[in-house]
Amino acid sequence: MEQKNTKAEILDAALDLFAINGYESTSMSQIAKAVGVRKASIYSHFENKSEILKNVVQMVLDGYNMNSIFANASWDDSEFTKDKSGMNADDYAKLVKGHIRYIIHDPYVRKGRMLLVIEQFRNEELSQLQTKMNYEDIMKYFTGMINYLIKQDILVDANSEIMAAQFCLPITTWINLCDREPDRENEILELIENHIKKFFEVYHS
Amino acid sequence: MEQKNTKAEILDAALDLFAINGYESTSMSQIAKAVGVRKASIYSHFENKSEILKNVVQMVLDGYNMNSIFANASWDDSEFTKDKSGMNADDYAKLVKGHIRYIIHDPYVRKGRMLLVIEQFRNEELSQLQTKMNYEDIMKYFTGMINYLIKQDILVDANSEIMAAQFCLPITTWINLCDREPDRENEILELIENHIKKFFEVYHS
DNA sequence: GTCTATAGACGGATAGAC
DNA sequence: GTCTATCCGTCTATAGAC
Repeated sequence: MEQKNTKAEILDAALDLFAINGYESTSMSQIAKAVGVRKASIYSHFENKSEILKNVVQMVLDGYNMNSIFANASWDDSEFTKDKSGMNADDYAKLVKGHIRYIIHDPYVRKGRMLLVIEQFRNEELSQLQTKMNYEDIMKYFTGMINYLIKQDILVDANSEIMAAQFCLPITTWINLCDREPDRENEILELIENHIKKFFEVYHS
Repeated sequence: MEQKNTKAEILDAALDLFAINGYESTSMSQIAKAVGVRKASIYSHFENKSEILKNVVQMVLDGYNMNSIFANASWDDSEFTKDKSGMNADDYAKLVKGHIRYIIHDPYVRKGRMLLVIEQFRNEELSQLQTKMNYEDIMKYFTGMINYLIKQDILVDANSEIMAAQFCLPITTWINLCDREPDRENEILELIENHIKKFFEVYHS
């Protein structure tokens, strides 16, 4: 039982360090120091350093697949949309702002995102994961949302993929800025607020 | 004269490697191998490794300050706008697409951008540079452009900062995607094309 | 499972021949 | 200015006591 705990602590410490310095620039000693053990002890839990990365990525992926609305929700699914029939533009804005607050603040989501940003040009697997998690899945979610809002006559009928891009890509950029400069969160949240309001205004049906 | 050449080759090789692997994960041996000399020879040109980074960053910065439209242009400057009086929305779209093609393809601009992305959470100086070069300056440029287009009655009068964000932030995201997956350039350029067209459509005066 | 000790490779950096 | 040779520190990883 001690074992499980230390193993998890190693993964947490590794994610902390990988998210800022990247995988290669993080040493076993740094991880060990953060956990409070000697570096040799880490090898009781992981065969080698790359196994730590593998498990860290798996941990991030599991959290993503279990909790992320972008990984699971489908606007074609009546189960997902059944409680949304009476909602207006403001309600959808609130819904989205709730998701944004979550992914800005959840430490695993945030560090996972930072890790992928740092490793995106070096590690082929993480490069693909970066495109999937922080572009494709988000674009898919919001394209679905916008198609749904067009059907509901809340938004005007136009190229939903471009509309989704115009809606979500400024937000993902602001979230990255917030990862880099957390002190600017309030300023950024206000920009996002105004952006969403304006979007629903210009594309209102 | 040999000296100047080798020094420049070292900086080029270093930028190549830093842009993919980051500063700390790049070794003097790697740089030396890329240049075709022994690693000890590098110390004839630079005191230590951090001096290489310093010079690489200076090189990127010099190129930026000399060539980047975002660093220099001001839409309040009559010198800059004097040949633009007869232009319509399509002309401005073409102008912007020209800038985009340049910053996607210019190798120094591209590698500098990638380096800043990789180092943004670790190196305070590069973090600030990332915010300035790949957010603030771009936002400033397009806010200026949109204010100008509002004055010219090409765009409707609204919150120009939000409009600028909706215009340029999807594009910066696509450029990052293009840095990561250069094979998708055509697909991405088409998205940018449609995005710009749609933007001028919905905000047309 | 964690520790100390250490192996062996590689990191940045220097000395000195040419 | 570039080379070989080398120093010393840190890296990943292993061996073996407890």
